[in-house]
Amino acid sequence: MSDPISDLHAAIAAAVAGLTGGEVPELALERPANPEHGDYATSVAMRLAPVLSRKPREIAEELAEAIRSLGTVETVEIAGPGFINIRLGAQWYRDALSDMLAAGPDFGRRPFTPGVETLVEFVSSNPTGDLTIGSARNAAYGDSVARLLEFTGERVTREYYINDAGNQVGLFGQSVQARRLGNDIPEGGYPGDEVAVIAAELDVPDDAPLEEWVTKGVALMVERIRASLASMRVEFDLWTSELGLHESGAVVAAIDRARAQGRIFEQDGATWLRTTDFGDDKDRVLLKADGEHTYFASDLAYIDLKFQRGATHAIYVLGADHHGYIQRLKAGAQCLGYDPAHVETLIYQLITVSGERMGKRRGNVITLTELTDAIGVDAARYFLVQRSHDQTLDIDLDLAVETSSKNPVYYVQYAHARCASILRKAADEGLAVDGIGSAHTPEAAELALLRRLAEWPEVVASAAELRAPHRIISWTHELAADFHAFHHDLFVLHEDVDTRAFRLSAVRATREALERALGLLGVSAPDRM
RNA sequence: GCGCCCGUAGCUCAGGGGAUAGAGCGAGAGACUUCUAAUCUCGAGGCCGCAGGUUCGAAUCCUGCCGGGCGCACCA
Repeated sequence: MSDPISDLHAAIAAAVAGLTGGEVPELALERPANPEHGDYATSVAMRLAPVLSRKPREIAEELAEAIRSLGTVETVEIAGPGFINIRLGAQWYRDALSDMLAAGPDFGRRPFTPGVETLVEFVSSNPTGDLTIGSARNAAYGDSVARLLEFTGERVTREYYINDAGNQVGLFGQSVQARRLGNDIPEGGYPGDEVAVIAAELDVPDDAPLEEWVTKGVALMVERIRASLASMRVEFDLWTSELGLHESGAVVAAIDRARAQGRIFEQDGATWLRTTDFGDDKDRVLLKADGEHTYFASDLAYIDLKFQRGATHAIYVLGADHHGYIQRLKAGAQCLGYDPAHVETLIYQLITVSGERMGKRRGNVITLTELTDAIGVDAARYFLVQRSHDQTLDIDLDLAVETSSKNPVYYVQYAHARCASILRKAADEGLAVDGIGSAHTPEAAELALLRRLAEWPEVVASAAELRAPHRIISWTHELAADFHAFHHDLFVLHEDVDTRAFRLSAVRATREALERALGLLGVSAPDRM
């Protein structure tokens, strides 16, 4: 697939190779902040100076000569200590526009890499209550990362791990039963309203054994969770049960596998995994002295299962309160004989709502469903990934429901609706034309818009690589701003056919770009607002 | 004490070695006879936590310190 920036990049790289005899350092081809420094600039001459033992400006002069001969560039200038500033010509913009429209929804997409099977496990909240806003961040972030990886060439499976074994689900079952029978909720149990709802809906006789309350109660809770995630456009391919890992013998098998690797020892009546062999702070218990397994034992079996099923890369999306698990999970994988580089943990920081921290003990829990009911799915998904996952996130509920340019999600969606509106009007009034208007000389606002659009392949690639969907948000907002300015300055349905063709093409490319970008965030791109 | 994340404009945050550090919100001044003013334009606002180091060049990389958050179970 043709990509205008890559083509420019390749041409400069070839020129550099000619100078060094083959070696090409990082070009650092970028958009300068100052427009006087051209459309694109590279600092490669300064990087080359120590390698070639020559003056940077001298190297820059020679490279500039080679770049000038490309034809699609208008001017090439040397500035400062040895920057090469490139200004692109009208033909380059026309070529770029043609390339984008030809690629359509696939502009910037990379074909699947054979042999790569990425497993993204996320949310995986205990099925003992509705998902909280923290899980909402997990869901929005994890799903956007999954979409990014798919777009950039990885085959991705989304998986939810159901913690349906152990004390907590037992307490949950007891809580459901207590709600139905009108008894007190047990110590440490679950008092939430959703428990009462489940108690009422559950097809279980009052005198059923506890076992049944647990099993059926959890099943119904999982269904509630699945539905709430689906409502915000997060769908999982696999739902894996922790209980199932025990019943299928996977836990025992994983321990045997670790034993065969020589990583198991017995001490104080318990069975341990020697994770300190691989950098963990302390060794971890798998089977307690009382014969019960630990949670980590199922984790180990689950890692084993993921790789046995054929995953080549296992990604975990965890809240900051679980960051202590990183080393343990990697060491666990290593104890089973797997490469720890194939285990990746993505940690997102905590979330506040309109400046307030949420917490069960604080008594101000906001659920995922309450959030989407309050601000809508589009705003929720947009705001939940607006900031870097490394950053604590505050969602301003008042701003999120504002229907004005103050609200970034409306601002971006409105840009899309405007594009659609213009294209609709062109079609309705018979003003649509073929081609991209080759005789039209683009003006400043058009050039700015096209430069932005051409950045996309680079933006999406780095967002995927850094697991940083917030970079898609930033770029999308900038694109919307460039489009609104373009729309304000220039009339699209111009009487001159070439001008109209060019501008309509730019609008079409913008509309597609917004739809593509918002799609990776799980945000809709409305045609009318 | 140890580990992870953060510290950039009044507020919320972008900036993964480059030129004069950006955006949104807030506060200020303007712009609609044409495709949605749900928009645009302009100015104000900064010891990039502090101190060293690496580099031709550091908000960015390294070290130390200060401040804030989150973790350090034979719990789940």
